[in-house]
Amino acid sequence: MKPKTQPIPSIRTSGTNLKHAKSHNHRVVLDILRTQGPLSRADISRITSLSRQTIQNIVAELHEMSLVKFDKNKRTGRGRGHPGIDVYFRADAGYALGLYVDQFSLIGIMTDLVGHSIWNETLNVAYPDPETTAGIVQTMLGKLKKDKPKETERLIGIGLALPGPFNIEGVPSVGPTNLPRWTDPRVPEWLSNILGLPVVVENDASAAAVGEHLFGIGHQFDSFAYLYFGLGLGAGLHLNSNLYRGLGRNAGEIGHMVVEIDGRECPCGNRGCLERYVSLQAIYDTLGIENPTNQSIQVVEKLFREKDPRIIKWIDEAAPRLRQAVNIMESILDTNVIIVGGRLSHSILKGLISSLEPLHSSVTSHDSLLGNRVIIGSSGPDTTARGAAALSVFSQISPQVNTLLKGNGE
Amino acid sequence: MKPKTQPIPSIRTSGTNLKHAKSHNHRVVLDILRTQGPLSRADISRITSLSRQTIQNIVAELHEMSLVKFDKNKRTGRGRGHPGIDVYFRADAGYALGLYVDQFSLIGIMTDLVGHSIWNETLNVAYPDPETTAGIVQTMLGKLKKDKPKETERLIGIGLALPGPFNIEGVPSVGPTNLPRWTDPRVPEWLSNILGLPVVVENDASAAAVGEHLFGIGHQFDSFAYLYFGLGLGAGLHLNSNLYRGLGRNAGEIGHMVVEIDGRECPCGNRGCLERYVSLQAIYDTLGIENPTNQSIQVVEKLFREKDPRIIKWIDEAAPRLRQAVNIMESILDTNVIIVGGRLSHSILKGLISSLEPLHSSVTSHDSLLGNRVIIGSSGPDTTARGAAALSVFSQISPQVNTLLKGNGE
DNA sequence: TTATTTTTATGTCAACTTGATTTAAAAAAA
DNA sequence: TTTTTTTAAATCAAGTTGACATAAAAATAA
Repeated sequence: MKPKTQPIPSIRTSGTNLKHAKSHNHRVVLDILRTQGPLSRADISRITSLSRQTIQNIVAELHEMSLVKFDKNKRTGRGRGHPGIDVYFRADAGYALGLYVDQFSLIGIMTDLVGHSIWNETLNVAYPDPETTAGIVQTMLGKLKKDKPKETERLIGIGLALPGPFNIEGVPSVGPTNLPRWTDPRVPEWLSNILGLPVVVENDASAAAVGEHLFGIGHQFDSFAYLYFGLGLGAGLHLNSNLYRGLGRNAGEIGHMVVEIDGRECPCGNRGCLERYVSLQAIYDTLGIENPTNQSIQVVEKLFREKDPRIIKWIDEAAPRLRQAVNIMESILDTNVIIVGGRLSHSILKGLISSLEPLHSSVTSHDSLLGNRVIIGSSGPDTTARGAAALSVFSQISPQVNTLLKGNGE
Repeated sequence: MKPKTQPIPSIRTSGTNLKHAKSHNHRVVLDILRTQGPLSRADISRITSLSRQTIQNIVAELHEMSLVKFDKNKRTGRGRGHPGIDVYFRADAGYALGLYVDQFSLIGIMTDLVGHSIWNETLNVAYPDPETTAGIVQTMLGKLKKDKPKETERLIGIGLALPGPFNIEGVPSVGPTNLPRWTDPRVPEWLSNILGLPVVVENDASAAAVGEHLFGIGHQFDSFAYLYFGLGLGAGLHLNSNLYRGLGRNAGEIGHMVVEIDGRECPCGNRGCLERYVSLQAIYDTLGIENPTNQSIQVVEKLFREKDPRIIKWIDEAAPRLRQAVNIMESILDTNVIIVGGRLSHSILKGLISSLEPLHSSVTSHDSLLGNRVIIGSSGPDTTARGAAALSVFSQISPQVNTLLKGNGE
């Protein structure tokens, strides 16, 4: 539980040894208990392919650390033989703070290790930069110390979700959907030092995808793309059960993908960017809302309920573009499914999705066994903040290749 | 060196132990020597973060197995202190057969473990199915046994590259760029059993990307997309130094990605597929060549040299689409660079690339440090076959997460 | 310039540590 | 009686540690 971000050693050049194997195995057991628990030690042994005795030892150590607890006789009838003693993951062994900062608001959620929210707060902010955010979080932490002393004591880290794209230094911002001054890749480390806790920074779509993977319908898919409606549009990519970030943490930034040559003008300098057609900002543009706030979304919702022709017009314009985007993502990524979610309400998303049919045929068309190629996720900004918290938990509990390798500062 | 393909255990559920750690460390040392060798044992120790003594033991074992050799005094002047004894990777410790099968021809190349070609053959075939191919390869192996007895003895595996997409059963083929009956995911295992050697099957773009990564300019990039001009168009995705395959081995099949709504009709049923604008098939369509053969490409080359207006017209039509595709891939994948290659000649590729400028701005625009966002790879179909051979070597020598985990049949 | 000493680095040996496995036995239920 | 889980002790395998001999370059003195 180090407060610094570590360089990632490549699996191709790093060896491993017993210690790393051990901490990997610990994480594996913990992860299995968290996601599939409670289980008997024999069960865990079967799942991990590790010997019963090894699991015995590992679980004993985890119990020593108060990360698991035992409970006899809770589960029934598993055949003959000595009944197993169930091992439970202790969700209250630690807590994480998830933050979702966007153009208008800052949402903070404190969760336990399985993602249950035990506290939350929403503040109004306007396009905050790292310094401002650090200040707000410090205040928040101070308040938490009073409100939730025991839990704050056990805080293991902070996850921070921001709207992408993260631009590279010296590049002009790309319009109203972008946040300033978060470009420097050292920001997470800088925040870590100020706040005294490990900080993970991720774009909102990725955080939402993680949330969806852990707490939502994404759970059942190994690979999916999460199309996220913030003010702009982004995608979180979960490939082979892992978040794919890209080199500059900008993977999945499909908002500025050109879907129509010589299409609508975009502040980014291109023409025909997807975001100009499919995004909250595009709705505001269609409605003529010039300076949107956190409340504008309710206006949109109301107009949709009233079947306002301008909203219908927007859906008619957006659907072909979204259909195209779905086809493009399927073609490139070959995932199980595409999940759609974000700040748009469920009903609007539903309207949008249903007007997508028939989808373009794709290489993945017939792979997603159970039917739908595009599904709606558990929407709402809370999922994003919870996902951010989960990212923090993830980075410290979940098994990662990283853990297995040497050369990352022990 | 098992002749079967293994299920991949998830890192989240599989533990590890000493044996797996050992074979991982062996692979790591071998891989480092192959790509960066020769090196002293102390050098290897530093790179892997393993102790000198451990490297000592591992290298001794590798030497025992004739996988490495020593040579004193070859390299000079490395500062003071006891000079190291160089350890060399023995490229002739094993050989691999790489095959590239496409619509018109079958190319076979035998390489050593670092990818040097020691034999090759090109045959004419027409849209071969798995059975036909198996027969051809068996004949080829028989011939090799006579021509290269020692090397054939040490054959460690076969890599087979095919044009994608791999369709799912029951789906109609998608036109002249597609090969029949390769859809079943059990084909590699079936081939393994018939040929008595481990077989890896991959789409041509992926194989070419691997070749490019190992032997070409792709070497210097952690992440890149390789845009491959076969008869159709595909992309091989090297993300974080690993080939990304997608669920149905169809990742990167951008040929049927819709770039223009209501664009040109495509046999796949969609309209406006990229492949209808940017591909060899698109050139043939423009030129009115109805039944192209292996030689048709030379006709195209000749026309290009003569600045035939029909080719110029094709480039003018293709460039905006390719520009768009580059932007899309950059947006989604956030890689270092996009490499272009395949059956198109260097000069045509050069013409095409130069007419791409100015590219659309992208999230990656300013990350690829050394300038060009789109570069030309070492083109030519041989690279694809070599890449296929390398894939086979890779699967048995290179460090993979897989190796570290239990639960894959020891 | 030459001879000598110091510094630095490699390779090797042997003892040690660590963590998973094997073996065995007790306990509990069908 | 059979099956299965839990626990304990002994064993094994692989990486680590620290000491040491050795060799070359760099620094110093003659």
